[in-house]
Amino acid sequence: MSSNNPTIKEIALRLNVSVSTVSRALHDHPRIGLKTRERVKELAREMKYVPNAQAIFFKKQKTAVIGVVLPSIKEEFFSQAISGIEAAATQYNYTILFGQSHDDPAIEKRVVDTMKRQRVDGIIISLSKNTHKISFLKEIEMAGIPVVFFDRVPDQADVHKVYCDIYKSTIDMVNWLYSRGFRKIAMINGPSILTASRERLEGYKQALSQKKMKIDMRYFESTDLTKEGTTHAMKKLLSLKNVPTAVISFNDYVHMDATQYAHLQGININKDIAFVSYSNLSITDYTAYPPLLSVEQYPYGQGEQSMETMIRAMKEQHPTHQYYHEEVPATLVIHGTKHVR
Amino acid sequence: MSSNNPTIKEIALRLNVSVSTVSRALHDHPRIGLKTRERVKELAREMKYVPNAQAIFFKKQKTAVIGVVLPSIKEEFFSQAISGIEAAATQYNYTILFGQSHDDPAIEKRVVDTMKRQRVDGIIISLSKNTHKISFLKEIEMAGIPVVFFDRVPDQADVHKVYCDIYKSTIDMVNWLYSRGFRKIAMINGPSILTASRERLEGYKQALSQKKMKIDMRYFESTDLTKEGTTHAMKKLLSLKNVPTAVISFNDYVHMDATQYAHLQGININKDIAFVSYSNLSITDYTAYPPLLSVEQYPYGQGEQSMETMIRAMKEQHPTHQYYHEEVPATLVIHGTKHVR
DNA sequence: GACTTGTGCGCAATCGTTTGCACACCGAAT
DNA sequence: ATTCGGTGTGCAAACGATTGCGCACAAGTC
Repeated sequence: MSSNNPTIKEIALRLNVSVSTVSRALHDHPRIGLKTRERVKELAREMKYVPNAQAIFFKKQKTAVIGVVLPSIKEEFFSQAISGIEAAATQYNYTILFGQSHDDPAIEKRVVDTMKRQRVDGIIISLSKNTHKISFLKEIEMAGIPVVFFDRVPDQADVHKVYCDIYKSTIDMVNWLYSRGFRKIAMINGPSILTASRERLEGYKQALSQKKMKIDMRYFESTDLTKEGTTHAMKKLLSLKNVPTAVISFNDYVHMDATQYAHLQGININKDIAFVSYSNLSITDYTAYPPLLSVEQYPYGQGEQSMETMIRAMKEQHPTHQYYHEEVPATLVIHGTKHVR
Repeated sequence: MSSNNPTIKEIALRLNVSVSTVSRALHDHPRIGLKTRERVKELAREMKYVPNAQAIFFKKQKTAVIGVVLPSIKEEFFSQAISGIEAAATQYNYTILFGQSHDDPAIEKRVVDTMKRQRVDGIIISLSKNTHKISFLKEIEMAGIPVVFFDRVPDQADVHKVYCDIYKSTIDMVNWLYSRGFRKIAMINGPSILTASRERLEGYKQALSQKKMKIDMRYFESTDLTKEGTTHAMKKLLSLKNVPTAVISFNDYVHMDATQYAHLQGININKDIAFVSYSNLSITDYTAYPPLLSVEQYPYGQGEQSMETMIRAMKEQHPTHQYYHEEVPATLVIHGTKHVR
C-alpha cells in the first residue's frame, strides 16, 4: 500500500542496527557478521528494497546514464544505431537517455543542455545536418563529460569519433560499375555540408581519375534529401542529352525517390539505367526497384562501437589529449535480381 | 580547465553569502534584495553554473524522467511512437530513458527493474509479444510509479492504456472488401496472445456475421510474425481448393512477406487476390506490392497520447482507482494503384 | 596481566540543493 | 518608548546511500 520505496534507514530501524551496517551487509562487506548479513538481506527481500540509484549516483557523482542524441529515430539507420548503442550499454550497465535533434541545431543544443543538467556520464551524438559549430559540445567535454560522435561526425581531429569510410567504399562502388562497363556514371549526392557528402564526392572523383575518365559535373547533382529535391535532381539527369547509364544515390531513401520518378518517366530501372546506393536498408528487399548494390554501413555495429569508444573515453583522465577515431569498414552488398523487373 | 561543475556553494563562497541566498536568488525569490540577486546571477553566468539535476531531483524525490520500454525500435511503428512520446515529453520538460525488450519477457523485466532503480517518474510500455503476466508492472505501480501501456496493452481494466480500436477498423475493412464484391476473405493474424490479434479476429467474425456469411476457419491462419511463419500461412491459404480472393494481413510486414511469397507462386498481387493490411507504413509507397488498403494506427499520435495520459496519471494521488483508457481512432487509408502492377 | 590482533558494528561527514524557521535591522505607527 | 510589519539574510535539516575512522569486545601470545 505504501507508495514509498523502502530505504536502508527503514531496514536499519526495524533491525535495530545502524544504516552503515545495512549498507555494508547488502554489499557483502567482510566485516559484517554472517547472521547480521543474512538478517539484513532477508528483510530487504521481504520489504522489496530497491536501491535508489539517484541517491547512489548523486553520492558517487556518476549516473551510469549515457545521453544519445540523434537527428531522427524515424530513419532506419538511426533506429538500428540506437539499438546497437543500447545493446552495448546494457552490457556495461549503462542506460540510455534519449533525445532527437530533428536536424535543428537549436533543439540539438537544448537537448544537450538537458543532458548536462541530468549529469549524464557521456554523450553520444550524430550531428544534425544543419549543425556547423560544435563549440557547445567542446564545452561539454571541457566540463568533464566525454563526447563521442558517430556517423555524422565533424572533420576536426580533436574529437572522439566513430564512422565508416565512405570515401573508400565510394571508390569500390565506382570501380564495380566500371568493371561492368558503365562509363556515364552520375551521382545524386546529399547536402554539401555533410562530411558524408564530401566523402562521396571525393571518392567519386578519385575513382574516375584513377580510371583516367574526365569528370563531367553535369553528372553530379545534389538533393536536400526531400522527395522534391531528389525528383528535381533526377529530372535534371534525365534531361541531359547524354543520359547517364548509372546513378549513385546518396542513400536508399534518395534511391527510392529517384527510381520512383524515373519509372514514371518510362525508364526501365536497372535495365536502361543502373542504380546503386548506400545504406542497404532491409526494406529494400521488398521495394519495387531495389538498387543493384548498396553500401552497408552497419549502423548497429557503429552504435556498438560508439558505446565501446565511450567506455574507453570515460576512462581517460580529464582533460584528454588522446582522441579515438574508429573506422568501421563499409562493405558493398550486391542484391540479387530476384525482385528486379 | 576544471573538470568539475561549479555548485551554488562555490558561488556562495565567492560572494560571501550563504548557499540558501544563492539558491533563492537563482529562483527569483522575492525576499532576496535586488542587488544580491543580480550579483548572484551575474557570477553564476560567469562561472557557467548549471544546476545539478541529480541533486535537485534527489532532494525533490522526482526525476523528470519517463522510462519507455518497447519491443524493438527497429520497427517503424515503434520508432514513430517513441518520436511522439519524446515530442510530448519535451513539452512537459520530461526526458526519456529508453529500453528495448526484444520481445523477451526476461529482458523486459530487467529493463523495468533498472528503470525503477533509476527512480523514473513513470513508465510507458508496449508489451513484449511473449509477456503473459504483468504482475511485475502492477508492483511497480503499487510502489508509486504510474505505468501507461500503449498499443500492445493488456486486456484488464485496472491499467492505464492507450490503443486504437482495431476491432472497429477490422469491421470497416471487411465491409470495404465486401462492398467491392469480395466474399472469400482470408486473414493472416498475429500470435493469439496479443490483444491486437484477438481484436482482429473478433472484428473479422463480427463483420462476417453481420453480412450473414458463414465463418470458414480454413481462411484463418496465424503467423509468429517471422518471414517463415508468414510464408507458411500463405502457403496453406494458397493450397486450399477454394483459394481466397482477399487476404487481410496482421500488419504491413506480414503483408510484404505474404505478397512476396504469393508473387513467387505466380499470383498476380491485387489482381488474382486482393491484399489489405494494417500499419500504413510510409515505406509501402515504395514497395513492389503495396496493399490496396492499410489501417493507419497513428503511432506518433499514440505516442503523444501516451505521454499526455502519463502526465495525468502522475497527477493522480496514489493508489489510483481512476484508470485512463484512451482510444485513438484508426482510419482506413486506401492506396492508389499507381505502383501496383 | 599486558599486549596484540581480529572481529563486528556505529558515528558522522559527505554529495548539491531546497526550504521552514529564526533573526536582525529598519522605518512607521501607536 | 514600545510594538508592528516588512525586508533581507543565514542556519540547519532533509533527501538516501557510502565510507573512513574509531570503539568495544574476544581470543590468542608473551
